Amino acid sequence: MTDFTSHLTGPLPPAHPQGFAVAKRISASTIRRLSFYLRSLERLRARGATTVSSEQLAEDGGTTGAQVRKDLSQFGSFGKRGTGYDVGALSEHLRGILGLHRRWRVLLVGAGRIGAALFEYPNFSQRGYDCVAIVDNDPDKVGRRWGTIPIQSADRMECIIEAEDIDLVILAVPGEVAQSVAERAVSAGALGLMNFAPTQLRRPATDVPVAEVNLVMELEALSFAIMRGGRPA
Amino acid sequence: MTDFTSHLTGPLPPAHPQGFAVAKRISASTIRRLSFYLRSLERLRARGATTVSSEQLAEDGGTTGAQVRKDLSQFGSFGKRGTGYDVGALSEHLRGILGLHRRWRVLLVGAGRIGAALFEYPNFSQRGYDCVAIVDNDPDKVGRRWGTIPIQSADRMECIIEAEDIDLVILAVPGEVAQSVAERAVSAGALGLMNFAPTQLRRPATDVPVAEVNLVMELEALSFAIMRGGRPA
DNA sequence: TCCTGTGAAACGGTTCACAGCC
DNA sequence: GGCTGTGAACCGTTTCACAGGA
Repeated sequence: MTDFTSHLTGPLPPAHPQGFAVAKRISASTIRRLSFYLRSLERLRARGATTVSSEQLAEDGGTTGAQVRKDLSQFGSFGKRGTGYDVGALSEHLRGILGLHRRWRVLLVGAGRIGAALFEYPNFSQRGYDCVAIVDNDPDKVGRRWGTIPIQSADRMECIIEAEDIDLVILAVPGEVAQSVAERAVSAGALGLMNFAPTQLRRPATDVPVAEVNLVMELEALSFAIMRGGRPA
Repeated sequence: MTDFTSHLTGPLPPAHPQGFAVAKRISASTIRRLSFYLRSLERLRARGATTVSSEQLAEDGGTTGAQVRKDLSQFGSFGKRGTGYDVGALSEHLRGILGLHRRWRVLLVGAGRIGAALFEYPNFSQRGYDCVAIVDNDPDKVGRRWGTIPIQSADRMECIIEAEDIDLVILAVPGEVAQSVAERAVSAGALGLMNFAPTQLRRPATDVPVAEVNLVMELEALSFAIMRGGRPA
């Protein structure tokens, strides 16, 4: 199984201001897998399972028991030898690690098709990500509402980020403006960005994590994979 | 710079049927970078540059000259010592490597919000990915048209894949049905899948590459990164 | 001199194997 | 006996450093 890599370009190592033991660097792949384990656990819980072994958790994630144990061991000892992990307790631990014990306030920049799709995406609010504001630079769109949320002028972005206490900014804008919107968002105090423009952002001076969702790159990797060694036909 | 990984789970190593020298395995990160270099080259070309050094190419991609040279050297020797790479020639090489010298026929499964956003996404057809058919299982949608493309019944998927000679299938469907749609698409002859459902697909028996675009996972990785070592506030 | 192409070293993530606890 | 937690071995990727051609 090949695993093509991506996307989330994050901040430099934690470098704690005080001389505390610097938290061990956690690899990107570990985080993705944690997110996956959490989903598996939730399915298990729904089915009434109360306990699960590392091997079972690995099962439909395409990984191994050893990997699951290594991943989890970076955050603590959550299992019982001879028994496995408690489904409910482990879920809660993972939710805490992934930051799902709080809700996140999201600003959507760009009220086009992609913006609309994301705004309606039910999994976001289920998981604690609330779109609390929308901006667009098209005067025809400004003033309309999506549900209860008004579309405001993109000029007001900085002020909205501060007033609404925005954590995350989703960039659903054309590639040409993505970089400048990103920089404005970061200076106004955004803690993280998710970029759908097909332009990889150059890191703004203030280093915040950026999740790059580059659909074209994804398709190119797909056609590459098909051409070499993919199904002969 | 952290680089969170993802997404494209591909076929097993090439294993050429004849006993040819098996093509060297190319890492997923290399492919992503190639895709990125291509975009940089196109910008350079638009600006009239005719030659570029590995260091310059690395510049706004957050990587190094050495990495660029290693990546490219896996496919051949495209540069001139003392000079650098010819912008036009290297672009063409990369386009060939990434499979952009042909067009790809795409079936969109799911005519909801996400489907609509992808259908309209201009970068797809610019890059050679043509959405030539749409299916949905909602009878209200079947029969409508998006541009010139009619939305057909999801029952007809297999038959469309064969008749329309579909290469890639984009799954913009709810998580619960993603797995079964994926399996049907693969048995009908799809060469690759792109999955937007927040469910990681278990590999169907017939192994085809799958690009997983898991937006929730992306957000979770983002909030994780913010919580550790992200901006203090 | 400048910049590529590439072996060799360094690094980091995954797998292995087993000691330790239930 | 079963399963976790973890040091050690392994392996792939990135970085280094330099030989060699324009």
